[in-house]
Amino acid sequence: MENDKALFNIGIVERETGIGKDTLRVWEKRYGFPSPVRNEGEDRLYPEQQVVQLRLIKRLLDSGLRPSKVVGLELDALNALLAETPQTVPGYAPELLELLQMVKRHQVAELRLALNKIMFRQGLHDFLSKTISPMNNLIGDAWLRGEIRVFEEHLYSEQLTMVLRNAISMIRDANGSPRVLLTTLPGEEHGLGLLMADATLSVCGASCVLLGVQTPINEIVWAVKAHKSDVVTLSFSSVMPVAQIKAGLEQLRQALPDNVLLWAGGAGVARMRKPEAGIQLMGPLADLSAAVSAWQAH
Amino acid sequence: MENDKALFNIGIVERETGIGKDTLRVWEKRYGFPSPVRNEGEDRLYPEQQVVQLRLIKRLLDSGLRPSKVVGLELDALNALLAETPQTVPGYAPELLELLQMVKRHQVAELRLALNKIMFRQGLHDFLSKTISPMNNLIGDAWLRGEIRVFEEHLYSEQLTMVLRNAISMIRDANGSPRVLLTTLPGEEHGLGLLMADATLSVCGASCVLLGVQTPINEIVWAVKAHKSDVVTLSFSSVMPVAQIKAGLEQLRQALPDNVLLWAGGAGVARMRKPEAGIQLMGPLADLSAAVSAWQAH
DNA sequence: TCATGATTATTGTCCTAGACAAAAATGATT
DNA sequence: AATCATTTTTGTCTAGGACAATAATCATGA
Repeated sequence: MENDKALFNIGIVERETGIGKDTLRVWEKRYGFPSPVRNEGEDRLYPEQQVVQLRLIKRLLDSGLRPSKVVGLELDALNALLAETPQTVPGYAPELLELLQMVKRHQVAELRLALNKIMFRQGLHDFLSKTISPMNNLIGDAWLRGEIRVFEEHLYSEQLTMVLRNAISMIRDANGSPRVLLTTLPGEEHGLGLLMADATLSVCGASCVLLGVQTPINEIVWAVKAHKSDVVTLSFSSVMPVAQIKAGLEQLRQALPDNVLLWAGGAGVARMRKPEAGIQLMGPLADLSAAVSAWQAH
Repeated sequence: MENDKALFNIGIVERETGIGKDTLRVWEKRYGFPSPVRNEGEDRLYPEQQVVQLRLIKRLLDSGLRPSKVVGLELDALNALLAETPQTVPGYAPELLELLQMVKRHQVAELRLALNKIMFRQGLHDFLSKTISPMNNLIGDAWLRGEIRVFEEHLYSEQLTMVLRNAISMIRDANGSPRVLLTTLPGEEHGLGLLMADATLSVCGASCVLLGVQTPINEIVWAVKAHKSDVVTLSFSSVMPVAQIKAGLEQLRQALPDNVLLWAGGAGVARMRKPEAGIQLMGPLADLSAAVSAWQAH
């Protein structure tokens, strides 16, 4: 009665954690974890608890640890490791914590108002790099630790989307330069990073065309041709496997004309080591501004 | 020399086409297609041509055809089938055809301007039911017939999203009634329907909270509790399997308190036969307005 | 001491071949 | 024409193995 939570089959767990089916099975054989129960047909059924652990493990792997060190560990050990992960900055500004409080209290209208106020106070550029970027980390951490629920994260994303879309629609410039096409590759369904990039680029004077998420590679090529884009900007969230990012970038680079630049940003590319040829990896959002300046100065 | 285009491994083909690895392998065994070449390590390598065919096949399957009828077919046959797929009424208003032309010519700014103009001329309510609804059908048909490309559909969606988000942000009313929560179930990643519903409801005086897409069922329940929502509105696009819709609705209905209404709309529910108990199926957008009026009159 | 190259270990992804349950199509019956 | 039972179709899961790319370790020379 106490532990009859939800059970998930392997397909759902793959979607939920971003860890492939094959990998889940081979971990089970090699490390003895995860250890799903089985139904009548011998299909694996993963308890919710283990899915939580898998999410934490994914996060740790993304931050550079090796599977052999973390795959077997219990929740406590995982959290301990996570705490000493360099990425997690403990010193969140009080203002950000206030925003988090609003999310936790489901104060939708207040949250949007607060975001808008900060945006107008700091200016769009600083708003994105000094408030929203760390705020996204804070929200991500809070979710990882189970402090906020999925729907609360959705709520935050929606309000931020509203704020950014409004701002973007005011500063759109069809005649700016460079002409930038923004989208994500198939498999990457998070669009917030794109909005942040769009806002950053637009405020620098670029002319942005947003294509939404999950555009197949050959479609991107067509769109570039249609819009005579100078640059393609892709966003990758932390849930995208590095290998997929690499493969996608390489493929797109080959398919695009040489004179079209390729900029890749987001938490997903932050953990890529060496940059591919012909592809510029953007770490913080400031890199985007710098890249635009460089372009505008020819 | 002519046909040594790109070769894709199975993982990439899965991403590009949305067809799972297992499915690709079992199709090969059952229907003899696709027929990838192999590298030294016996890994499958799919020629670009076959990936194109697979994309067409995916379209046809989504529109209701069965794999045994289409998986083996050549390009010509696929295109022929695509041409005779159920076409909705050809009698589109000239104005809509003009909008389609803008999409085809990639006139992004003009398209948004045109949409905004029509919205202000017709009013939000008529704009959605008399222009956007049929326009979405027109776009969907054009895509199915290969008259427009994926990126052009994305482009249209983005402009419409911008227009609707702007409108919604102006008419949000935190104190309206009923209090409505809008989202989609896991598996449904199309958010345009939600925006249309949000706009329709908001203009009728409802107080809407948009949760984004793919909210797990138990999260919806939590969100309802947090917001003291009177109604949950779900949107289902045509790509969602009816069975999945039914199962999801039933599950959510059971999980929600009895006094919370459940409204379901979108192209996906249009082909559902009988309505489930405790769930109101919304056909055209006008149904939503009517439902709000009914609610407001107690 | 640090960098560079070679060697071993780790790890994700792909393979074959088969099984099964859910969904769809078909046939039978009211 | 609608409902129910049966058969076919179809996607997804299983096991167990193989391999190549990446990372870690060790050895070498500057």
